[in-house]
Amino acid sequence: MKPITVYDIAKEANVSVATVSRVLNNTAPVKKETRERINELISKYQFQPNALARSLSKKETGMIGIILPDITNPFFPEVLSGFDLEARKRGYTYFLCDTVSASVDSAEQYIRESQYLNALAEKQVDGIVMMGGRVDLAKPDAPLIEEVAEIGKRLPVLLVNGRLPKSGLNRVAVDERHGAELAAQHLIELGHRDIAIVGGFRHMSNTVQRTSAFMKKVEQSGFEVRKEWVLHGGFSVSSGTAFMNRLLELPKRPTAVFCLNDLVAIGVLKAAVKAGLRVPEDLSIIGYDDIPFASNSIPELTTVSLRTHELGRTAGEVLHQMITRSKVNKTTLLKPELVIRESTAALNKS
Amino acid sequence: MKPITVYDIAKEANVSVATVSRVLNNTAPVKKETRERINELISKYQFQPNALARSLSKKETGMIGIILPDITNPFFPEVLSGFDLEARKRGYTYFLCDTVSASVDSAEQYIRESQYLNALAEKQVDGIVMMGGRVDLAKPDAPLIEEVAEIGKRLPVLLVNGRLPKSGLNRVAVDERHGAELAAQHLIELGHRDIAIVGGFRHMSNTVQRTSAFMKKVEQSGFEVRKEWVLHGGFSVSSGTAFMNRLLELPKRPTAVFCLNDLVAIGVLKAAVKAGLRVPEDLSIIGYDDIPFASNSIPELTTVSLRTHELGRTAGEVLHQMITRSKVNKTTLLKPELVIRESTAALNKS
DNA sequence: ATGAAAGCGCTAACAC
DNA sequence: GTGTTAGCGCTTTCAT
Repeated sequence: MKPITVYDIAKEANVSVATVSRVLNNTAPVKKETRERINELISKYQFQPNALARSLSKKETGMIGIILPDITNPFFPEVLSGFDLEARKRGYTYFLCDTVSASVDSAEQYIRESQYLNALAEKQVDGIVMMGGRVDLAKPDAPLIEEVAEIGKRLPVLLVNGRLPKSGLNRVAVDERHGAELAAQHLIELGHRDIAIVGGFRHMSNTVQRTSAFMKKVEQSGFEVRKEWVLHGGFSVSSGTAFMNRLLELPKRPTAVFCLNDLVAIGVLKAAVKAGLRVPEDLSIIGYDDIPFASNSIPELTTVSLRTHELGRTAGEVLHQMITRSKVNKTTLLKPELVIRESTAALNKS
Repeated sequence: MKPITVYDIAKEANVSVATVSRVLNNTAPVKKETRERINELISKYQFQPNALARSLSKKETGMIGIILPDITNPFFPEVLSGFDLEARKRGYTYFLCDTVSASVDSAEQYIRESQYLNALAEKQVDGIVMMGGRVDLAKPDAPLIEEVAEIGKRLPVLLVNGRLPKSGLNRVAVDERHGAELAAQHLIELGHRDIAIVGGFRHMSNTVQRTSAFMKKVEQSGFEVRKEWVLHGGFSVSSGTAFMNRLLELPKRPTAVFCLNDLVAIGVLKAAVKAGLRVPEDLSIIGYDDIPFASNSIPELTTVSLRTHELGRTAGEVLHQMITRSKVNKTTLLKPELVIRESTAALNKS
């Protein structure tokens, strides 16, 4: 059986399609009587208007594309849920485009980003949100930027928690440097002087920024971070345990470690416990992100909250403004927050 | 500037739109020379065909809808990543529809499911995957079933890890009873006789099935589960700690606890540790799901793996078969696996 | 190998 | 308040 259309409804109601369209969209007054007649038919036949046809003529789809590197990383579902809130409120529906960074090298990942960018444009989405991938790079190659900038000319593109230098694209992000400073200050106030910095990737801007801001803060306090205690090269739990084990082999070990994300912090925690250290008595650990599980470890993780949900919410808001051509700030910066839990404590002098 | 269309390309190439369409879709032979001419124009103008228009006439969109209750629950990203794999391979793109069970009562959640069901149908998706929500109910109300069944007549609808009795809908799921049996057997083999069952909701089919299969297995082994040690009412970490605390108040305490999911297991673990119990020496804990963090707790969690990624993969496969009208089994059942880690140990007789 | 033209299902002038 | 009709941008017979 053929799906039923406005024409079918129109015919049976003895009106024109225009009128049916009018009641469907409530776009012009219709005599109450005929409107009711039409509505009855609509529910009688369970008529569902074809959104493709509608979008084709209205030139708006109510669809948004979200490109992210790995939905399996707990950070993203969290921002997604914030985004979802705003999107639903506005009647948007969104494509989830996962470039699966976890199982793919970065070149391949950028290719996937490009594919999705195109697919989304062809699907006529009203806007695109990008996070992770090239957007996280400290120094992305020009073509990588150019491509996105080009798409950004045709439709709203919003960068979340990253950026693309010279792209002119709007972004909403959490103040990286500020977060690192909060962490540094906390540790210093607790009396720590021997602090390691582990996790992240040197080629990513978040790593660069957090690391430099952290070190700067420490130096401003009159101390310094030893070079051999700065270990980059991973954002995973397993890399965290590797970092800690490396630290443990050094002649002198730090009394606190600043982890570039919570996953690494958990790895560090596991390795430390396995090595017989007590946390926080023997070693303070501080994470970054405040993913849900940060409060589920034992001890619970002290960490810098990116307020991910809020980040997503804001992104949803801003993107909608862009879509509706309201005035938007080029960059919206959120302030992170220090969440003190159980994995940090005053320096144990003994 | 207007977006460019096949007509623009056709005109400049001195051919008809039909020909342009032919090279675009490689749907009929085109003289090499003219094809090249067209392709040049396409890349010269960065022409992106309008997928809406295409879908409208082809009556297929390459879009899929996924309805799930809470992307923030680590279980779902995991199955999503498996699904994504298959979907991308086949060129599908999908809408993520989160009904946000976490912040909403269940009536509201079912309403959202209905809304998404309609929105997706209007968007002409090629198929729909549903998980959680009404699909998890032990005894869903008839209208809840009817609605989905109705949509299922118009387009492929696949239920993942749940079911809708009498709906006639296809499903792929993990064998609940088998998983519970594995857990029971493991604990019994370790010598445990005093076992608690905590977590889940009595109105959900997974809870009912796992609980009854577990108890049956224990009874078959000649023992039994005390009524007061069966605690339902939550799937969260915090409910887990509440359950454990409740257990701790009882005159006699179990030597092992079977948790209806990993989140609850983690809560139980936290409460146990806080109460001074050693895990697994004093108390064995076994979870369910094998979410990523199951291996990140200290001690690492013994659990029943739903092989979530595989579940998602299979769902992707099956849905595609449904879409392409290949033969499909009404229900595809996957076998769960016991993953023995550190949170269970032989009964400590002392 | 290519073109003409009729849809796909809906919206939006414009006319009455 | 309602109808007519021309799109929206592409695919697909049917001719040629």
